[in-house]
Amino acid sequence: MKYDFKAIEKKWQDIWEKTKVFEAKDDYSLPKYYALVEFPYPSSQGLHVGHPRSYTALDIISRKRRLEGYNVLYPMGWDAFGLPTENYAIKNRIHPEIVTKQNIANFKRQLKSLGFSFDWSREIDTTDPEYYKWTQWIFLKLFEKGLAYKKEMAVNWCTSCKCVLANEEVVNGVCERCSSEVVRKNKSQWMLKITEYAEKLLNDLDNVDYIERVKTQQRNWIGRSVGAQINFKTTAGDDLVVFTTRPDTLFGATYMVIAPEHPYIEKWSSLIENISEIREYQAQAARKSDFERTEIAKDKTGVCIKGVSAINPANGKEIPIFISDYVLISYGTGAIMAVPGHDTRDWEFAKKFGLPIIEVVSGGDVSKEAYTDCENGIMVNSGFLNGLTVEEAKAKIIEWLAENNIGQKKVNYKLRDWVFSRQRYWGEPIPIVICDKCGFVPVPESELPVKLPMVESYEPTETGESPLAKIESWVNTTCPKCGCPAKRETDTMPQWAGSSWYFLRFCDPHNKDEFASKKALEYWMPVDWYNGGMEHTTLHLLYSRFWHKFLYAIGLVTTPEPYAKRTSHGMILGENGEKMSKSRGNVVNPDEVVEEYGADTMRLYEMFIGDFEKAAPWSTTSIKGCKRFLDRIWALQENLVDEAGYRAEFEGAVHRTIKKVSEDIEELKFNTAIAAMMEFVNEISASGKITKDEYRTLLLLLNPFAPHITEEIWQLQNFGGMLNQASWPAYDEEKCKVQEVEIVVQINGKIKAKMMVDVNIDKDSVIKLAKQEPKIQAELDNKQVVKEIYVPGKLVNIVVR
RNA sequence: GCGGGUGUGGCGGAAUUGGCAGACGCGCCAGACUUAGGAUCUGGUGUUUUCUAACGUGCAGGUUCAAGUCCUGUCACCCGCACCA
Repeated sequence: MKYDFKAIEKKWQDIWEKTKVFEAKDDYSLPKYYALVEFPYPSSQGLHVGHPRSYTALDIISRKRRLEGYNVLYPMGWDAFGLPTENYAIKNRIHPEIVTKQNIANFKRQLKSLGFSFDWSREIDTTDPEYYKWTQWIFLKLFEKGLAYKKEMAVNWCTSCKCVLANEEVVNGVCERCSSEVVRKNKSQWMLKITEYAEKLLNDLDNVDYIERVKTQQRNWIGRSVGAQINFKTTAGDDLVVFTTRPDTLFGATYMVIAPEHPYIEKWSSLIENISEIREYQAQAARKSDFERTEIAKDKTGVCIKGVSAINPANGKEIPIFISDYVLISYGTGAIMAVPGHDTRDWEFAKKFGLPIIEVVSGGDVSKEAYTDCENGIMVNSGFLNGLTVEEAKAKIIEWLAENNIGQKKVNYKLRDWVFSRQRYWGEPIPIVICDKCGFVPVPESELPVKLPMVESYEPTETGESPLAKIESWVNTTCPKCGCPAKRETDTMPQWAGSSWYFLRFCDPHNKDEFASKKALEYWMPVDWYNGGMEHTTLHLLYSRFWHKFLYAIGLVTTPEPYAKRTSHGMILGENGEKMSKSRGNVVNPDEVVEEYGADTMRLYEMFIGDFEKAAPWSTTSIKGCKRFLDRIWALQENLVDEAGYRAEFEGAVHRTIKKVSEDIEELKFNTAIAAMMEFVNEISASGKITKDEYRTLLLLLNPFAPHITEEIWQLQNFGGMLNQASWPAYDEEKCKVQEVEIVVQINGKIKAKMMVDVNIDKDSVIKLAKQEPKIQAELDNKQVVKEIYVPGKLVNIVVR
């Protein structure tokens, strides 16, 4: 009989669906396992071969856990709000809701064709009002606790999407999505105070099992630095506050710099003698896009503010104040004390503007370059700090600042608040009413969801207003508080909103009264294993941790962290080693692969392709090896003998294979797990037959990787019930051990002979045996033995002179 | 510039605490079965070679009986951040 993968795969997919074997049970007495993959954005291009890499990996974990007796939740859904759908809708004149429905149907068909064991009864869709009702509800909780606020500020504006972007969405000064220019624009925006959770988001990384590079990237993004905040008196009367990580160098501060956007410029405008020159510089800086600003970062520019100066509190000296765009309004206080002797940027600026450079830590040569790596230096030219180490000076100056009420110790973060408004149609409406009398008024809970109005035209506007603003019947409403005429907020939420809590909804997806019941959350959370892309480390992963921590703080979820374990898969590249893309013409369509080789081969190949965490190029020839392997698995049926148990000569191999596959799966080493099964099959095949129990074990081990073919053979050979209801095979550590091993005999580290010995042989006997080898005898002739080494089960090394 | 990572056959990639480098697969070579082979099976396949060995994990040193693995230096590539005070 031929291996007809098409018929087999269809057959089992239907059976699994009908029998609902992969639906998570609501029996909370069972041991649970929550496996999660990032739910996809259903684009019009359909599934990418990269998607199944992640989904197959956790499908393997999920299927293995079920065989191990766990109640497994492995859900799937759609992160369906977002720009590409909207842009596609505009271009093709189809409503985004219809586009989304079509795309979801296509994705679902493709996912089903790969035989993933998702619990489809818990499918969710972020664009479903029953879902986004709760996204809006959580937003209102954030608003209620003061963590959502609206603020006029300079934001990243994508010139092509005509929309505001979060800092996390700007990559190298261009839009993450469309690679168009991003400029700064002043707009009133909804913001979420993620910075309030900076410390928790950072510290709690110590309590979760994430791969190290994810932790490192999040730590860097949060960017904690410890220093001091210092007040400088100015001749204008106001104190200029700065943040510095080097308060020890205060005596070396010879000038100050404020960001072009600093509010004091307006405040001091009547005092500033060269205000027109300053304004010209401000205008120039504002005109630059982020891209330009980083491109020309090398050359320092700036203007000295004439008419106002500051006083260095350490030595009472009057120092000038400059404005320059190398100081960012968004970090620290938007102002710095410049210490050109010990900071590279300040040094360059001082050189260009002829400002004094004072050495305050000895050891370098500040006339040539800034001396920054000076932890081991000694303080000089620093009054009461002279003679101290940098470390001591930091402590002492902070003490002194506090005593004199000039400043104090301060921790600063690079992380900034999350820009939460988007001026686009296809997103969750922000459930706020703007009333002239009452200000921002939350839409009452009973009126949620605030549904997106169905409209004809949803193109973005040139003015930067949301398309919703044009729909008067929707915008005009009454204030829930005072009943006066009022307007709805017309901005929508960013794509990341719906995905910030979806893992909670999976626990209880049909709940009409709550986003999820406490009981369900207590049972299922946290997610035991979450796999997803590295590209989401500072976006989705950080945002969702923030939302979850907020919900924890207000007592609505029961764990401080949403994900116990996080891993990340490498990309699947095109055959030429480049990233797959339409324009490069190297895209592999999963439908075609399934058509030609079947889902089982595709799954197996994606796991065999290489190190799971690293990128790997697709190969249209290599995949054939996986198909051949499955053909051989199928053909083994012809060698099946009516014999129970493992044959004595294969018992060790069976146990070792179970051990290897079981362990490798847990460590994401799918490629070597498959290699171990291939080796096993090679060995068994050579014997010309296979016993029932050998076959059963092999099918169980292979099932998570290739679920269809294994179920089919299981049924054809009457191994009893459905394979997915059986138990994961056990191994006996004792039986994994080999009795006889080949060991290597070396002379001075060079291999001279090999011999078979009993695994438990002692050192003296093995060395005696080794010396009997003719080759070794010859080598030892006329030589003096200096040292004899025996590594059990590996080698003997005889050192001679 | 800072942070993280990677360099192993023709290719994808394997190698517990240092212990036979190249598992497994692709490709290639030879043979078998065949009208046929882009099917299947069997064997071979790091390089050089005087057929005995020598060399071999980006490069140069070092530690060690023994180094892909540890140490020092160095080069290349990839990813993330980037004037973060």
